[in-house]
Amino acid sequence: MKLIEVYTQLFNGIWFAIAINNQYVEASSFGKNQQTAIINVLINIPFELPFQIFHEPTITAKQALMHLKCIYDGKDVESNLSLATARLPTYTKKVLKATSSIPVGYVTSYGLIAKAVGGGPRAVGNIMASNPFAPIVPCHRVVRSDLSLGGYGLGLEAKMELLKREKRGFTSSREITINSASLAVFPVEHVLRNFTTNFLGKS
DNA sequence: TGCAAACCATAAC
DNA sequence: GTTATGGTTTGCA
Repeated sequence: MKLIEVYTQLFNGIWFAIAINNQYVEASSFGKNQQTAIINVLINIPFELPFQIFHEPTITAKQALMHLKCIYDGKDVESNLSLATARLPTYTKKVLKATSSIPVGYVTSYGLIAKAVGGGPRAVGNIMASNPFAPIVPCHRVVRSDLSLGGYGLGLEAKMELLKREKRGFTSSREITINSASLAVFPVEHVLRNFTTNFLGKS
């Protein structure tokens, strides 16, 4: 059995980590320090699989890590990384796929995803909470139905930071299509406005 | 606003 | 099989 390779890299004060298994990304994460980035990746790789942590990323690993950084920066990059989703439950795959199709600059809610793919809001929330592929699968673009932030595994501050960088100036909501179902998405600005009125300018 | 109840796939026993 | 667990939502006072 092949070893899962774990790599880390520091970009602009943020540590990024990725676990690679035979070209497939098993898990990815980021954090303020190297240790938490590594831990967040390790908790998402299957318990029975052996892994090794490398100090110097290979060329391909470095490219993958750079890709993470681009996403973190809010750039609209298309992912050429293959995610190891094979062993995940069918429903989980459906939810992650739906989440992946939320465009940069928009957000949607747990409940609306549930309506689009079936199931309930809390089930969707649970899957977001255990998303192994942050920020590749943009679970930070999923918020509460009232457009308040909701939660985030890597900290609400990080969720906020990501969303701020994804502002595109969109003003109206739109619909995207997921397997013949439609999903409404809203400009990320709505969340940010909501956030400031809730926490700063309440009067 | 705030609280209670319904919601639903997973993981853990 | 059963239970516990939420990054939720909705209705009602």
